[in-house]
Amino acid sequence: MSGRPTIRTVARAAGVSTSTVSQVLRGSGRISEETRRKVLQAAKTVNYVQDRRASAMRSGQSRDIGLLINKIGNPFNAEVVGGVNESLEEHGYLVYVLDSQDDPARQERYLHTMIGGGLGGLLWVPAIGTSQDTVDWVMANSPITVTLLRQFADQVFDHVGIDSAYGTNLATKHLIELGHQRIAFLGGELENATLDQRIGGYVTALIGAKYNNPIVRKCDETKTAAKQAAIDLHREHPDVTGFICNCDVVAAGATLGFAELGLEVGKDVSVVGFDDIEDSRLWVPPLTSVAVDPKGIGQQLAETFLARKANIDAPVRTVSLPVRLKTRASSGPPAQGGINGKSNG
Amino acid sequence: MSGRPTIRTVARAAGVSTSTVSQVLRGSGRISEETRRKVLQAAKTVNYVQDRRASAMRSGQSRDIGLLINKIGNPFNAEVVGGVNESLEEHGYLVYVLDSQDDPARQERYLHTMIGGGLGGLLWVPAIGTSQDTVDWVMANSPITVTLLRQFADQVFDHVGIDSAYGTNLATKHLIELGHQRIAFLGGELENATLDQRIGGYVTALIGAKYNNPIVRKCDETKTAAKQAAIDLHREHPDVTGFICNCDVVAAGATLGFAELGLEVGKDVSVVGFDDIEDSRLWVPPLTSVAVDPKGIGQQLAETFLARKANIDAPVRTVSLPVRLKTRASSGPPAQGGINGKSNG
DNA sequence: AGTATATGATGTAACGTTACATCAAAACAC
DNA sequence: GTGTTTTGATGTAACGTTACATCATATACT
Repeated sequence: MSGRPTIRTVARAAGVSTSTVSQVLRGSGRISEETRRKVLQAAKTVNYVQDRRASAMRSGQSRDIGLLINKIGNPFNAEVVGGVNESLEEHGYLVYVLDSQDDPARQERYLHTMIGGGLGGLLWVPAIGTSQDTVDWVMANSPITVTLLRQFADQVFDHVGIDSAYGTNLATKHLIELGHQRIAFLGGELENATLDQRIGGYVTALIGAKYNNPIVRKCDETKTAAKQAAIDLHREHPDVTGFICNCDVVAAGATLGFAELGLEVGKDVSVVGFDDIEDSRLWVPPLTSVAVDPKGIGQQLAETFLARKANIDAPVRTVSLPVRLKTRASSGPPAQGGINGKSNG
Repeated sequence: MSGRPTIRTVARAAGVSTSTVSQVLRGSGRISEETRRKVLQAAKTVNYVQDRRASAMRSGQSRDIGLLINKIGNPFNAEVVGGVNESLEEHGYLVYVLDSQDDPARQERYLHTMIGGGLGGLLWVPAIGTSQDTVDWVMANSPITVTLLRQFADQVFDHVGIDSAYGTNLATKHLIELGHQRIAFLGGELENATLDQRIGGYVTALIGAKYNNPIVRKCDETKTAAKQAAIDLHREHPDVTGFICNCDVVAAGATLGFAELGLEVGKDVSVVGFDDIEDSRLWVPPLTSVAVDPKGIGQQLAETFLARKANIDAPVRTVSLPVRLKTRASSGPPAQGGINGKSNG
């Protein structure tokens, strides 16, 4: 009487067995139209809600998925989460989000607890500095796992990402075509296959144009850190006029730094971001950025997950989503006579 | 042999019964130091991870908490999520996040599925337009529920929020003291007790200064929507020079609108935000804002949740966190001779 | 020594669900 | 009218865990 209504409550109310109720609710087995109605009616009147835990435990099939992301505060990530959720909800899954805040220790704690929760799957943006131990543990213990955005070099998991190398390649070529002579790469934390790809695309473009002086400056992916990094970078290499940034947050931060130095972004220096988050269109100046479709990531992720579920022995697959460059006011031809042509007051 | 190791696997490996293993792992009952070591050792070697589902089902005590938030993309919300997580993790809880995206239908689906997941608690930022039916259903079906940030007028749940009325009151008085003659309130979607409080604080300040012309303009809490709303508001009421915004996102959007109109924020018009998110310090111009401590919200939330859990029959309680005004460049004295004193050509 | 109590471990049942086997009755075959 | 199949429903056991009762020993008290 007290407590949540169970399948038994429904059974009693409908005057049938619990097996019958279960079958009706799951839509399986052979049930007459009449009993079906009776049961559904009874379920409604007693206000029945299925206990997913019990269901998952008995059937060995969980419809809960964990999405372990590196930093939910990054607007691009927030958009991706929305896309993932939408796509997987259509297939009856519920996606629970956890934020590792790029802290490997926290990530490990979460992984342990999540897996202990009996998840049906893990969607994972690995934290910066994820240890091999963690990876091994996940391989051994997690059910279906798909990484997204950040890929491990040895590709042990299915992966959905974006064509990072091509993205930075496009961005760099864009600045080269505008006439920039010295172009730096800014942002990205520690090692990470995706970051390698982005730097790779940048360097390849430089080489293609017979430039041989790549400059890579890593920094935390916050506006504050990027602002300082941009200032430092300019002090050390005042001849650099083009900046390829690892994400829009870094790009935005960099423009703040240049503003502080009295440099006009889009004229004195050009900045290109990555992700094309909504804020970039509204930034002052609007940011040129490598665009990806977050919803597309969600869809591909859902598809990859379901494919793996359907065939657990299929070879590991990597899906890359296309990117394209959105040109806006933050990039333009370098000032005549180079950056030193400008009077700095 | 195959599949995840269970308590039975551990029991066999340690040469004891499953009951003993359970007691060791839970730290309850009377167990000799020797068996305790044996069991822990065995658990480690077979790589045991507790099945929280089974544990929760049998014990009736879930250590999973659902945090249903209205818009994870809002940076302030993201900060709150971080704070909540940290505080509750210390008490052994895992907080799963779901984003209703302020869509009542989506929220309802999530609530049903979450509750079906057998959560130990629900932390809830209700979506705009949450129906009374939904509230009733949650009251009937959810375990411990604490609302945060947005409170229902009839206060049926424990609540952790901020002193909204005082916040807007401070903000409005600030603009009055600077000499603004006409001040409007911008932002907020539909009805909501918290919004009422904010508008209340604004109106009270006006009345206290013998102003009798409140102007309230609601809009979606995105920069794009706020930008347009600010432009429209200025067209309709060009004499308004002070703007109290419902959140920093709206405030930032408004400054974009004013920039488009050729108005200088901090001189021609003054804008005050709410939340004091990190971006506001970096915005151009930096935004005056009502500051709250997101971590504090997390702590209070944890405390409120645990208190309710300890005593399910305690009277409903509402916790309000203090606010303070951070003055920055987006607010200043109005231009001499009013806004029309500026040449717009 | 004989009873009482503390200690340390085990056995059993149950949480709510579903897989699978079973069973009665109706429908069909010849 | 007997045998076979189909239909529709039920009964039983199990998922992995923990609550609680039980049961041997060991230790303490008179």
